[in-house]
Amino acid sequence: MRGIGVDAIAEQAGTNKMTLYRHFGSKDDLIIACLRDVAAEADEIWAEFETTYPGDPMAQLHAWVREGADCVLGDPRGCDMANAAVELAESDHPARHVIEEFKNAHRHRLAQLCRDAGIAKAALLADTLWLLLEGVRVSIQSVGVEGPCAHFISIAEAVIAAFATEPAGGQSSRLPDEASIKPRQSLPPLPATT
Amino acid sequence: MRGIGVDAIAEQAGTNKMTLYRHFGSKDDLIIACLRDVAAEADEIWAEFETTYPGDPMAQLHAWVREGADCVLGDPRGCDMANAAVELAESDHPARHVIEEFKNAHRHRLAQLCRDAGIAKAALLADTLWLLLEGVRVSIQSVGVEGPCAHFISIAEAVIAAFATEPAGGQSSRLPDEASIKPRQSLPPLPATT
DNA sequence: CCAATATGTTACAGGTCAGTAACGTCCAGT
DNA sequence: ACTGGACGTTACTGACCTGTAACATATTGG
Repeated sequence: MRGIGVDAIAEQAGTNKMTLYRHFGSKDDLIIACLRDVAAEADEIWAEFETTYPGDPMAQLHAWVREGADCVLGDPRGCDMANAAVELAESDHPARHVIEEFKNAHRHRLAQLCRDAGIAKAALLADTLWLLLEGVRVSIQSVGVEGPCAHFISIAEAVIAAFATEPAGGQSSRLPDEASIKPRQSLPPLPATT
Repeated sequence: MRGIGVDAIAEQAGTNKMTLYRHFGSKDDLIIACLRDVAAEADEIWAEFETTYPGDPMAQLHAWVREGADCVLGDPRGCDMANAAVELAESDHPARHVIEEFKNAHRHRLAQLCRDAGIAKAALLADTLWLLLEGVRVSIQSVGVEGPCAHFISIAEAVIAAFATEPAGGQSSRLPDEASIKPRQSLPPLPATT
């Protein structure tokens, strides 16, 4: 963000600085607009899940995993939102609103998807998958695609499978309780992905 | 990185810019020295695991989880290394060497720990835990500590437990194979702007 | 064809920042 | 007490960057 100038942005956008400033009042406004654009693209992808696998939330969940892996491999720069959050850490930048809103929306959407898929501990699975993807998208910038990122699909699918085999009403579950943050609980063996 | 000046760094360090420049040839050198310092601190923590639970790699692994959670809650700024990797993305900054080296060392150390703990698919467990922690440390900057980060310990412990119950020599395992990385089918990748 | 509007161009003001220079000051070792 | 070296202070240069002003040129609708 601070590493690139408005002139460079304008040139890269095929226009010039003045025009940019006539459309966006300031660089911050421009950043916000960019992030909103990223959010809109993500919304489109979510919509695609629903239209491609209508009424099949589990298939949508798998599509989410594949999409996550693809978007990582196709773009080694990670998540624009998360990157912006890192880069704007010092100031209370207005764009942080957009980032927080987007990330929360994404997280809740994922949880809803897990819930619709009949997963008992939907929120917990959603958080696990979320953390894995966020981890992948940030790791790629420090250790590259050859690292742990290469295993994302296997890991994510295994985790989904582990949660899916949980009984819906299970009080005696070996999965950690949604509300508890206590350590030392166990998960059933992870099924394979094929 | 670009968001803070050398003057500010010097003041925060209780000295002044000139002295800083007499010790470090440039700001980049200073950044590298800082990151090396971070790496040294991390090494100390790893050493602590070994001295606190000598000969008990599983206990060390649990300590790693707790340490990860503690270091997240104690510092909402995430991982300095990963943050630097994000912020120095545009240039091929010399500090990227340090970051890559550190992250790889950490990852391999974690894998070794899992191996020593008798985990069958040690590398895979290590990558999973690694991704979870990286995810936590980057998520905290966009959704705060109240989000998925709060479940890190539960999730990590559950994953360890799942891997620990795997038979050592299991060919018939339901965990994904260490080497297998499925060829992916592609969806339109996300373009992005800054 | 002719306004009205959007875009391009150049130049500039004001600010921040990395890095340097010159000079002053403190302090330990001898 | 002297001296060499490390630290502090101030001021400066040059580069870069955001944002604006004034003016020139397209483009579009009526």
